[in-house]
Amino acid sequence: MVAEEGAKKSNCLRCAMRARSIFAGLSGEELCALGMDVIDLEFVGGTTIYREGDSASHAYTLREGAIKLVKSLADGRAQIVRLLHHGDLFGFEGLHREQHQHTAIALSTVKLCRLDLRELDLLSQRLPAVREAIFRRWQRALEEAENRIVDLGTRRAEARLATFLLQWAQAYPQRRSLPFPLTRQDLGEFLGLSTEHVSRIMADFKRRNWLRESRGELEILDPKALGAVGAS
Amino acid sequence: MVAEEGAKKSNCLRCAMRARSIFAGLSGEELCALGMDVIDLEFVGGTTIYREGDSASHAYTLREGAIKLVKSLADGRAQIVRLLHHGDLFGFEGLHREQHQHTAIALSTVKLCRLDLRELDLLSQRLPAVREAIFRRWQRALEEAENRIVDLGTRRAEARLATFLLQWAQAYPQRRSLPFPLTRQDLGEFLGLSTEHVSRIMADFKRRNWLRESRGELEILDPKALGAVGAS
DNA sequence: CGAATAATTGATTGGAGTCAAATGGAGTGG
DNA sequence: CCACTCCATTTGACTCCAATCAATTATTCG
Repeated sequence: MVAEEGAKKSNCLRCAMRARSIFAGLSGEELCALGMDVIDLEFVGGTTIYREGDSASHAYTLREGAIKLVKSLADGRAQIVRLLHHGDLFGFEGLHREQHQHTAIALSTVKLCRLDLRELDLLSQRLPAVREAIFRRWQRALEEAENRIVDLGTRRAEARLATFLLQWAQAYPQRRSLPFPLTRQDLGEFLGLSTEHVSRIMADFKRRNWLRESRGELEILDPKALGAVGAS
Repeated sequence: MVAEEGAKKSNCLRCAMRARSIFAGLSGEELCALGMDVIDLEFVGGTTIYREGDSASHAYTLREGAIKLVKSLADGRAQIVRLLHHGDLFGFEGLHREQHQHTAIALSTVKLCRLDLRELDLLSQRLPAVREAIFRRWQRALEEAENRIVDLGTRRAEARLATFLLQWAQAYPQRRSLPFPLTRQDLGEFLGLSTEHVSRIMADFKRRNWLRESRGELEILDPKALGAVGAS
């Protein structure tokens, strides 16, 4: 699978994502004055955007598609540390660390814009609002990580999977049928389960008519029931 | 158990912790000019310092002793989200959130200094170095949380416990016998295990002469062996 | 259509939870 | 100092959840 990479200079002024980005709140002038070269990129699903241990030179905003951040283990297994949707940032650990802490892999075709970390660092020193925006997202990430810890430490497989599916759905509001590019293995690596066990539970959910699935699309038919299982 | 609370105005200038605190790098003058009232506190083990959901008015630096940050579940169980040692900060989520996200409980007698969050917020806007220091610790916390996710998602009970003990020891370098105020239940709530299972494994480690334990003190006799088990 | 990959299903094992009881220790009060 | 209580720890027996091993059935893609 080849990385179909498209790259062009980005026009942040017209970016649909701007209001939700770390540059939200900046005036058009300020934005122009940034002098940052932000580059738009596009990758097909399966592309590795960077690897754990790579020296970190860029950070990214995910504009479209989904990405997994993975930590690989010595024995070949892997754990998905975070899943990203449109609007999420990643690669920002490079602000304080030399190397990326995860491997970032596109789950579907993704569009993202790439920021130079060194420029971003200087910029954020000049503009407290930008630093603040990054800080907030950091805090959000920490809270979500802590929720995952609670989840992994206390809940059973069924419940974890059920609440995960509902959370995934929240990332795509106002849609009956959701993009769902995750394999059973991905689900297992995210939830700390074997692929077989995930498969069993998913099959079970489908048999109960709580879900429908076809070619990378998922439909949640009975959120109530899933919620009830997730509450266990 | 009564909370023996001692409170006195703190002298940050002479604080032994200063070099490692968020005020590291500030000159003495700057520190004096802060105008923050920092208050020294002391609590006995078992004291709840704040509760999840409490409106967040203060942040803390732990100067001595150990603290657990806990999230409680609807069914009465609990998960320890983080364990803190001397030098660690906590309660800083209040910078961006109205309410504390965890319950903070002293595991042993603790000494801490308390900062007013509103003052700290203003201060950190004036002094980028302070904000930066907080930011860095945030990142560190996120990394540790992500490591816990990997741990909980991929490792078995024995391995989790073994590596945990070694990590605990790292918090008290140059000491043969470590303060160890954790109960079996605490360990279980941190590692996502039942107290019985923790007890079994600890007993097993002791039978193999890898550990010795008495009245809140722990001695690690065979770090190599523990490390080997932890690597599984 | 055929090959390769992903998903499902089955059978079995094994790890960890649960329930229950016994042991041990620390602190209290006589 | 001892008896007693309270609570944490240990241990045992059993159950159950989830991993593993193995085989079969979809799917996707060339």
